[in-house]
Amino acid sequence: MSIPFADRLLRWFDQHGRKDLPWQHPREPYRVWLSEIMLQQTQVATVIPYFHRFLERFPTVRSLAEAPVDDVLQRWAGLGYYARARNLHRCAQTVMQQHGGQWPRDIDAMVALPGIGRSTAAAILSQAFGDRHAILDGNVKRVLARHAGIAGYPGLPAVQQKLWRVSESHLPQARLADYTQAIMDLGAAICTSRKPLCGSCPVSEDCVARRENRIAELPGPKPRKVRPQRASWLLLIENERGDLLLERRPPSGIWGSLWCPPVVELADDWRSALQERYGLQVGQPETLAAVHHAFTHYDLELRPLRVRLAKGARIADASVAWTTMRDPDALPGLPAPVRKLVEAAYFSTPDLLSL
DNA sequence: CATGCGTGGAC
DNA sequence: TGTCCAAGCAT
Repeated sequence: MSIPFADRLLRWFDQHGRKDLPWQHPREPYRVWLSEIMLQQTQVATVIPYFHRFLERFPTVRSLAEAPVDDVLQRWAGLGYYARARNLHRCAQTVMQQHGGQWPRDIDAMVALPGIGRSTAAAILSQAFGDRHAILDGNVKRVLARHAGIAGYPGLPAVQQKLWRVSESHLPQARLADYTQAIMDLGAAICTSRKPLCGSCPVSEDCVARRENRIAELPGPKPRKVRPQRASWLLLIENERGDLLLERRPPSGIWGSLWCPPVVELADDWRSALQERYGLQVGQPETLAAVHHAFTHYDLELRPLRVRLAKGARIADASVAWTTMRDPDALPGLPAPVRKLVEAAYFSTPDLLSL
């Protein structure tokens, strides 16, 4: 009988695991929860600066629950998948109101909270409390699909079900926080998607993919689809004072709940759209350089038009605001490509070399 | 069960 | 340059 999977992994972790991540010191539930939400579909290096900025503004679950959602979105803007930020805010409020400010210790109660699924709940409980729950994130799926030789795309429910069983089967009886971190670290550092370092892997001895020379084909690839191409006008509308018109986007759909200049599909007449939506009439547009942005599921070309307000009906709509272009740090949460574009148009310093 | 939902980095 | 994909969840 060989040494159990978890024991080999923990021994490796003691030597090579990550033990200095910002959410590990101190390792308290609020910080663990925040990190786990930010880390959904997002790499550690990307998350770290957001984690610090967020904690600085919202040091406790209470402070987060009591904050306006726009403050939350402002600190989240750029991280993507904005439903996470809205759910984070709702989750904090639920913890305050329904759990008295204490995190539930029960996995089903945890999964019932907004934005927390099975894997995130398990990660929080194991990391914050040392409870014995299996996780199944992208790293673990890759490690286990290879080690156990499970074929098929892990996104498929049938494949995922097998992986959950394997993940649970490897759980140790103790050191659950370290074990959870260890298996994620193994996926991030050793069992990488390309060129895994099997020579340094603590569980390569009984790895099916390695034995059967199937490392490159496991886990199964995501089925590919062609990304649709879309194009829209981005209307940079300025009033007499040079303020920029922003509107709050609807809570569902792309960039949900973020602030953004009006976006009008290229196929539509943007002047008519402005008239119909806000009763606005504008002058001649200045065409700025188009921006191409690749989402996971479609490509978007944004064609900015900069126009002065010629005649404005009163905008009596809480989802519309004129924003001063004085301080980039004072801008509300804008989508990342829009923020870049706006900063280039309004805040870029003259290029000294071209003078 | 399939789809929608961001962004930046690696290669 | 394009392609893949990274600590998933909600519907």
